[in-house]
Amino acid sequence: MPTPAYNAFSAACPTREVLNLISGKWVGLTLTALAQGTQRYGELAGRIGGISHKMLTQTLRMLEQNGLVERKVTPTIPVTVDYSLTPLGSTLVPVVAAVKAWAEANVEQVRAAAASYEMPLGGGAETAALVAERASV
Amino acid sequence: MPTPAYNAFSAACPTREVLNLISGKWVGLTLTALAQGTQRYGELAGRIGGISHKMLTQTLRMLEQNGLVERKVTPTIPVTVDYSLTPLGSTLVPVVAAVKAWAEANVEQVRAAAASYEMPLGGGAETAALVAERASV
DNA sequence: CTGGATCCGAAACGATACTG
DNA sequence: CAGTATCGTTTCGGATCCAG
Repeated sequence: MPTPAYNAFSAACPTREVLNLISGKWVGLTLTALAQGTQRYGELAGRIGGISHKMLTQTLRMLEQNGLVERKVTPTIPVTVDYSLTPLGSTLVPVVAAVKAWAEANVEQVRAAAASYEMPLGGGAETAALVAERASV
Repeated sequence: MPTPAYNAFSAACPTREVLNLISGKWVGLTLTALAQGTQRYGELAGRIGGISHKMLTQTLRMLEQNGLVERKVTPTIPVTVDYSLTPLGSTLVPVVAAVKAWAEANVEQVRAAAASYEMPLGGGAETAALVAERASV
């Protein structure tokens, strides 16, 4: 079959899993960081500000399992681990880099829009950014 | 200052908020659906398979607050609500569409990689897709 | 150095029921 | 038709401690 005709709008489509996979909070930054070339665990941790130990490991493992990242262990003492992009992972980099670039380029417009958002009722003392899901309080 | 020099790798950078915003589970599909043109609430709900009532509303509200989507209410009986992309939102569409397209194009490769993932130890009876976060059991 | 294991709070998500 | 409200479940994400 030449055209698989996957359609992400279908709830049952396996594309959904892939979509959820790459929309993880740290996936984009991790892949973008790896686009700079093979790096050690510690280098990645330093480059991606604010990522916790756990999430970096978890994200890398997940990407490895799905064929986007390669993990190479060198049994030195202490052990050395290098991470690099697979060919498949490399094809995703431009995409996530575009997302990152869009975010950086449009931060101010988004913030301006959020700040000037007209509250439905009541005082406008709160910033729109906080309104999204504060109903639980 | 001409170049704001936002850098998403910095933990304190406001780009992070925008990044988290557009990496929501339903944001990409919602924006892609809206790229087809102005649509009613019900149309969107039908087009985006598997989305719950709550999440569609929540996603649309969030996008509206951040200036990506416009919401127009016509006080007919019953009420009519039309959603459309703002100019800012339109600039994001190609980006999220690329993500969706990548996912659809590479589902099989990702699944193949996940299926052939070598388990660190123990039997290989389980599929890799389940290994990611089963530690809590 | 690299990361596994565990605990725990905070969100995101989803199903259902109710409303104008 | 287009939501809102509520509840329960799942997942996320960080801190800490431990280990090869």
